[in-house]
Amino acid sequence: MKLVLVDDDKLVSASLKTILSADPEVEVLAIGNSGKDAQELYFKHHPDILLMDIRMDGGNGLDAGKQILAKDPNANILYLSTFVDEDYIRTALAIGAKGYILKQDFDSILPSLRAVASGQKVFAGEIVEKIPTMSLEEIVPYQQFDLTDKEFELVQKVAEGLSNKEISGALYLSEGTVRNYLTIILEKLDLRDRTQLAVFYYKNQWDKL
Amino acid sequence: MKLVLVDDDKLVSASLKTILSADPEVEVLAIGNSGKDAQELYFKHHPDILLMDIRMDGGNGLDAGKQILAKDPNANILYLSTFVDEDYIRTALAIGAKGYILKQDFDSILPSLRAVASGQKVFAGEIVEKIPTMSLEEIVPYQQFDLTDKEFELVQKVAEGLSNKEISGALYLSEGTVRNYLTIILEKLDLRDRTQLAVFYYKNQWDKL
DNA sequence: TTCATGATGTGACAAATGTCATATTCTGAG
DNA sequence: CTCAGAATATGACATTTGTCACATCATGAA
Repeated sequence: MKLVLVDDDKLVSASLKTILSADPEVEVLAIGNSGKDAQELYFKHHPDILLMDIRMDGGNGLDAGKQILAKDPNANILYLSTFVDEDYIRTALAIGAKGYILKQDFDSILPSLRAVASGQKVFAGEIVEKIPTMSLEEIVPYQQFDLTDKEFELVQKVAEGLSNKEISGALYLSEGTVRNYLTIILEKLDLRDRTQLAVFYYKNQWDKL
Repeated sequence: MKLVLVDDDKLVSASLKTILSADPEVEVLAIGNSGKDAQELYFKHHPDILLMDIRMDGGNGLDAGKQILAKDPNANILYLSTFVDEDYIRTALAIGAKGYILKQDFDSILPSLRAVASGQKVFAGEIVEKIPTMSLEEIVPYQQFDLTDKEFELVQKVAEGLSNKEISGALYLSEGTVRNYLTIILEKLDLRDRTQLAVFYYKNQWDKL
């Protein structure tokens, strides 16, 4: 299990490395101390998991994670935080991170890494209990790209393979409007054409909720 | 686990029902005796798994399976045969069936069904041993649509979101040739445009090998 | 009311796409 | 060698797509 660790407290990141490296399965490829580091190291080493602090001096972990996931939707990013902060958790989920665990939960870090490595999402028990107000299901990943609901509807139609004319019929819009929407959407997602949009849709598993 | 059973030997299908129904998890929705039955019953009941014989009088099981999978790529079809016939196995795999087991392996039928229900593919041990000449990896599901290797390469490029010009660069073909290929491919798969092709690609999980 | 804003629409345009008829080239079977 | 059939290419063409500038309209805040 190849890891990259990022924490702006060098003591923490170093300790983590020491502790985690004790396990023969674990290999720490690199250590960083800022969001910027996270991006560089991620794309340099392509670790199985990027274990990262959220609150950091040099650019926060959430923005960095968002950018990494924009380029590589399959990146496994596991956040390690000191606090149970609802906004943080919400955002972490929204950008598609694989989990949010607490530094205090010392013993659970390694098992959590394993879980993520095997494709699970993992959240500290405290979180699930403490925040029943959050409906995890409702957190829609597309909000991360500032798509409106209507825009997302359009995306879905494109991802079904409909033409602009067909979409205009399905959504009761003029064909011209559909095109305008498309232009906006492609702009927001930094894509070139409807085919890339469909590809993006399935690669990011937007078809699964 | 909801099943539809199809075997042209009514004794076999009836016995199977009796035996499988003994397990409380199993529910046999219907029994058929021909390939035609298989299609009708599949789309009438939408079972979790269609357990079907290959060699049957009223239209063979492979053709029926192919047609079902053309309409519903996610159909779980498990073939139950008396013989270890390489051609059968090859075809079964090629059309995207979930497995090929032997009637003799009596005790393994139920476990195999469970495996398929949980998303696995399953093949009788005899098969994997007896036929080392077959490289399972090489059996490509797209052969079912008579796509050539080159055509499939093109499909992959489209499914990555490349334009015709980009594809022509990647595959060392002229842009015109790429278009011609595209026309053929769309014709073969009965699709309209490249976006539908990309959608088809991911829906049929061609991205997973 | 006035104004800003967002949702929707139109027209014009260039580029990309898909179709078709028709070459050209290469290669393998006979 | 010769021929048939792939594979590859070209040009013409109609359509669709994506972009842009600019309307129109409703609605809610000031």
